[in-house]
Amino acid sequence: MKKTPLVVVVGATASGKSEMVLELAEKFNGEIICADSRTIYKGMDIGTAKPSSEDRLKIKHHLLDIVAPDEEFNAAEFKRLANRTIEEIKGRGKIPFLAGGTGLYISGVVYDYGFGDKKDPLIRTRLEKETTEDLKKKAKKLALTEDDINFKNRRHLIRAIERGGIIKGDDKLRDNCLILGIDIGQDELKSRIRKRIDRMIKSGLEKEVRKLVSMYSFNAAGMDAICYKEWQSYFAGEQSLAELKEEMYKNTWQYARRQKTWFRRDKNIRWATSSDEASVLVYQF
RNA sequence: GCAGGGUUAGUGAAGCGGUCAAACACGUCAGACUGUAAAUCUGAUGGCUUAUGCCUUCGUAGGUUCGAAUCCUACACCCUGCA
Repeated sequence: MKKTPLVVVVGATASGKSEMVLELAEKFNGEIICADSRTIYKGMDIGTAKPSSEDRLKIKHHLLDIVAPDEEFNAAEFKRLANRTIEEIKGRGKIPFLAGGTGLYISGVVYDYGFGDKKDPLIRTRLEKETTEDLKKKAKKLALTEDDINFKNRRHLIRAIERGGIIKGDDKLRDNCLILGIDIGQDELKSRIRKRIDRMIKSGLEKEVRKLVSMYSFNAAGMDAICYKEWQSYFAGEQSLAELKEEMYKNTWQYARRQKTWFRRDKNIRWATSSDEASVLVYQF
């Protein structure tokens, strides 16, 4: 008797992940776990291109709408919840599909990242008050070198110190796991992003953002999301609608590129250009 | 038509005789990432596969100078004051 596999689907925003997993989950009797750092927020629907309620009726989607935009959430928490959900789905005799664009969230569960379980929040707040120079000295004492960590990235520096060193996973893929990557051409991706932005605006993005701002303000944790944060200067009258759209496009393209470089280095990803190709890979698996 | 301001690399914008292939910002390309990750950060960015090297750039054409993006002349286009 074979163990139930875990099928992972990754890809840049707007590459067609959601449609693809939906198709696969229907075909293979599965449920979907969304690995996305923004669709976890309640009320942030249009701008995050969250799966529609129709789609959610067809196939069960997990880890959507689990926190309010002003609540804290992180990769470690995601890993915990995702692992639990995977077991639940398996318990129901179904295949879990983990899909999303947040590389860290995916890697966290697939490569079993050790997220520094012993972290003491007091240490962190203390570290955050120190100057970068002091942090560097501390890092040197811990024998952290430039190669270990980017000293100019304060955030990474602090984390490395609080952990007492660099924890590198051995990059061993979890058992019985298939990672599918969607690869569409650059031009195709760019035009899909543009179309999606137009669609979002037509669907009432502005209204959604206004509502969220009135409830939480732009400073809320989730509100630094692309397609949300850009509205601030538009609302202030500093930008035209065309400029706003351009800004949204630019930011999502830059994000897509960052996603691509994250996924590019993962040699376990099996790249597919269509869902038929993906289906074949799943069958073989 | 007369007077004044402007024209700089993909874009915006500094520079106003040498140390200028030309600050800076944005974009673009590449990279990093193990508890904020749609975040945060790094590098490259005129060409020459490597350069403390060479070549071609600062509206166009000439000129002055040992030396010009920087000064002079003419021309083109753009904005402004008087007509």
